[in-house]
Amino acid sequence: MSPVSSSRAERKGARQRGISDATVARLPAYHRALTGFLDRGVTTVSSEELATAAGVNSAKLRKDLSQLGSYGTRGVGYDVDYLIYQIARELGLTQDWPVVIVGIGNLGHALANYGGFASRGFRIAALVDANPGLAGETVNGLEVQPIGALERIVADDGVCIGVVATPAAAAQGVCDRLVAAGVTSVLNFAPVPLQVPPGVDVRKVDLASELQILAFHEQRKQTATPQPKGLAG
Amino acid sequence: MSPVSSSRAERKGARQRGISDATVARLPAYHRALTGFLDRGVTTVSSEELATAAGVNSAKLRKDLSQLGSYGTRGVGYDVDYLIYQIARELGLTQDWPVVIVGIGNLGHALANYGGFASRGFRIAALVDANPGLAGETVNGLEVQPIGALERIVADDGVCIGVVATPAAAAQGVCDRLVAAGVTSVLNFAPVPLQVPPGVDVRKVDLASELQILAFHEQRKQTATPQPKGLAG
DNA sequence: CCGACTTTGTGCAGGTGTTCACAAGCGTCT
DNA sequence: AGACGCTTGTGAACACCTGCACAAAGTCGG
Repeated sequence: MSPVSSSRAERKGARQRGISDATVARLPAYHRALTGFLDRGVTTVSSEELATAAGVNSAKLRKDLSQLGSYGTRGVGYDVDYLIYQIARELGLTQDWPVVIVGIGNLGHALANYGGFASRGFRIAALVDANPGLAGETVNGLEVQPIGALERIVADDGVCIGVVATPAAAAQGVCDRLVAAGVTSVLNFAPVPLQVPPGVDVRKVDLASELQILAFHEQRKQTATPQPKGLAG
Repeated sequence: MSPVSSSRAERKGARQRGISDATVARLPAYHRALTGFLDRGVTTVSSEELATAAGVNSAKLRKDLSQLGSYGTRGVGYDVDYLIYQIARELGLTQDWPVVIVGIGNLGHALANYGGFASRGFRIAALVDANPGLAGETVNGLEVQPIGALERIVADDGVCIGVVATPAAAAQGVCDRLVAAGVTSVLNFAPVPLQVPPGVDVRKVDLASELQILAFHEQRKQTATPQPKGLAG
């Protein structure tokens, strides 16, 4: 799939231990499902159980996991602890990833307060906003910093992942500054395609697009189902 | 691809005027890029210009648009106004889509205040939260309603799109109530795969997963690029 | 009216992702 | 030890998506 990656460091065929993009995109779901089993005290799962919990086909799950290595036991299944560790290692969750969020509007606030990041190795290093009126405000224990501090923050904390939650008009400029400062991965919530140099990854999350895609299917359902009553011609 | 759709009303081959999922997922980007051209007074665009603005390949753009019909003029390009209308009609943006948001936490707040919805035909019909302490609070001019009002809201306003922004533990229950009340499209922000009956569409947006995917590639870059200095063996 | 130029729409080849079906392998029970 | 049942890992077929390259079809200038 890779619906958003606009630029990649490695060429397709030259990936060191080829894990396909589609598989990588599903690993977080497997990891999350596995932690669910762990919390319930389950020590072993079959591909069928794990696939159901993750919402995928069991054959696809096995093929995905086989790309990481042969971590299962035939006739038994997968050891929950061990598989969690392997996926976490593959995803880099065993490292500490400092993240800077730029644009502390409604969405930036929500992201700053979102607990799902911290629990997976992502540490919010700083919040940055261009509006000087926001500078000094504290969100989730972090003080909002002026945009001028961006370069210093990235350098001092070794930030390599940036989150762009600015209005569309400001997104490309912020992205350029992030990249210039040394960020090599960008998560973009602004509804514009960001231009980045080779070697920098961009993933895009577009809330309005998601609703529009749902609306498309919804419309199809409505026009395709005029059967509730008469008027059948 | 179809990374999120878990259940679809129509079977693959039986779509009435087959527009592929991959194409549908890109139509919102085209629509947005076109409105940008419109705002700047551009009346005609070539596939190359539009593709660049939308961040895709021009051949892919032409192939996508050809699925809607032959709306271009060879030697000239596409009429901006006309193409905007055609895409909007195809996506159902010419209709009014009432949406209910369940779960008014950080993310729910941000969604309720997000301007990108209203400008594309999506009207937030109601905000709902299970926490009675929130009921009565006003967000973006809308009063938060108790979860008990869900069924009545869906029925009265003809809501067919629901947004789940609850904690993971509550998501499936909320989804079940939405579907039972008549909602047939769900946008899920909770980090669990929702189970829905046939005919109901689900799209999932998982913020933590996106960061994890970026971390994977980031880790690959770091381990694959030990070339800054010596130690070349 | 004709020829040159521009741009769309598409046939085709290559690649990626998905699914089925089954052999290989592991544990267990007798 | 050997047979049996269960589950993984994977070969192969299929479907889908992407991108190239070009014919078809329009505009514009003379």
